[in-house]
Amino acid sequence: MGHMRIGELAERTGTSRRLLRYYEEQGLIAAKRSPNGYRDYDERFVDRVMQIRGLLDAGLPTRIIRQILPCLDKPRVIHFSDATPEMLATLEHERDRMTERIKHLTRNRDAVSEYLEAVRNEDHTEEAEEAAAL
DNA sequence: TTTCTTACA
DNA sequence: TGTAAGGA
Repeated sequence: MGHMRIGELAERTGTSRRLLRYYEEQGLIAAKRSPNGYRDYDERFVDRVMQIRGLLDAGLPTRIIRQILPCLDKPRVIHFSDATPEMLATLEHERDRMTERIKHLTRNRDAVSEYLEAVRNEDHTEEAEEAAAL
């Protein structure tokens, strides 16, 4: 128990089988193989895939994700060895881009909230409806 | 039935 | 990314 094939991982992560195979092709995940050739994933992959989706959703290119994935792994044993100045610069840039997106998201969320607020406060009395109809 | 790879839309 | 083909 504790292992699953691509179909179950797909369901549990809300990702298509096609995409899971693509992530593997891009070096984002490395699944073991069963004797029959089927991919064999353990529980850890559920979280791993969700993490990848989050990074992708944040706009990070797979190339960058591949680099920092080992740092996101469970035992916080970061491989400082491969932390090149180039990579650090790239990550700082990505972090700043995320900060910008957060600002925009916050602004838009507030705009939606205001709209919702306006709708809630609408006057639904008969007099108001008649006035609006005119 | 499910998965696999390769390839095309 | 989805889908089809052709196998296992």
